[in-house]
Amino acid sequence: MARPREFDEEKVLELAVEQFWERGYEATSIRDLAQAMGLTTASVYNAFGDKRAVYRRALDFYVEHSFVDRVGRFESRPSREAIGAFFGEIIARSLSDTKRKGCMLVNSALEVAPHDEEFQRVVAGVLVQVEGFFLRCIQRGQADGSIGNRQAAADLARTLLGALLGVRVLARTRPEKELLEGLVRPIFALLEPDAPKQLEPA
Amino acid sequence: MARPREFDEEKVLELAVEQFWERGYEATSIRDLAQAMGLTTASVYNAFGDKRAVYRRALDFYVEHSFVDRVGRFESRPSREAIGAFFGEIIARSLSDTKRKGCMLVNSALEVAPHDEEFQRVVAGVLVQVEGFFLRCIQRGQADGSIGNRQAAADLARTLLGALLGVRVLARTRPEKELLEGLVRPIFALLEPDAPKQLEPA
DNA sequence: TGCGTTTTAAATCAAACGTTATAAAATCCA
DNA sequence: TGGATTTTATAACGTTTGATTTAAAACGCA
Repeated sequence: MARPREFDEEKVLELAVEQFWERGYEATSIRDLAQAMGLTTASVYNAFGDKRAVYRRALDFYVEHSFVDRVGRFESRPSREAIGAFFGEIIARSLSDTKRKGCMLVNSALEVAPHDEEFQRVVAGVLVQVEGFFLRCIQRGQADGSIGNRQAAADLARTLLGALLGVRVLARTRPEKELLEGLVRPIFALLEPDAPKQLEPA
Repeated sequence: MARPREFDEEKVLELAVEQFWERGYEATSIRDLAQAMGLTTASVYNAFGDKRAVYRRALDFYVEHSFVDRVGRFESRPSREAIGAFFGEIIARSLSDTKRKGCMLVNSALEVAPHDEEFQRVVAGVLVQVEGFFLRCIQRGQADGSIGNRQAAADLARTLLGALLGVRVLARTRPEKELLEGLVRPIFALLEPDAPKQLEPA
């Protein structure tokens, strides 16, 4: 045995997330990172490897604590409500995001994934999971009649995924409540149950 | 008078666009940039100022030659058709984007706009213009009956803007035809003319 | 207590960064 | 033809980059 760590790996990883999330990968130097984590550069390299490895771990941490957590909280709720609450939370977060950090997964999708095969797989994998969450909600809703089936469930799930990404990008430069809520309003209309057949009005 | 330029400013700017578009702002060094433009670093500084100024000009060039041009080509066509053609072209571009460069405006919205007031204004301004294009299309369509008015025109325009950004982000890590086309399919359904009142079927 | 091991702090590495002198080359106008 | 002026190419500026070395400090276990 030997000298023990002075820091908690999970805690400093959370600080690393904060730094990468706000500034991105390239604009964050090892010194920025070490300072944000409250460590020396030597400790960072000793504990995590290199800069890319810290980002990799930070992204996993972010996904686990934002997306996985959120899906877990909403999955059991009624389908329409789950989707509505999901978007409501995203919009609320976007509007209160004074540092304009956006979503670290979206940021990663644009900055690191296109030039790094592993990050591409990771990001794509998470997006597939998000799509899967929406798909399950819609399938449940279509089965119990709370969501209309004018559109294929697979397509609706893709539309929701697209709208989610659209909100997160748009909020980064135009974090306006009416804009973001207006964006999703027609999409919720798309989910409404089929209109009951009705007679021609007088 | 004095020695004339050996290069065409527009031409080297187009090469700068290519470089920044593919690698982003931070990951592109002045040397990368100068090499891509076929110039020495001294010439770059002499002609444009600093790195940020080159990016600024490159972004203007990109907006002018991709978005402004596209809107101009579609604005006069029938509204539904214009919107359809717009998305068709975006999806086709996304699927043939082997270098995964995505959209330089979206890239700028995430990398440079959040930490630079001027870029934020520029990007937001272009997004407002895109929204305006969609809004005009929808208003025309709702006026002539080719687009339904179950949803407010302003909301539909926002939804289209969101879908556009969603497609561009999603395509960056998952450039799959069925995914992108499926994403927009329900949104086009949202634009369909109001169903004529009909009798209850037998 | 002292050996083995690991973490820490500080200094350091070569390379790359954005930017700028410097001076030769190339043009216009007198 | 001859300054005046601007672009070029080369080279360098000081700083910062990602990463490592060094040696002291801090523990577990014998």
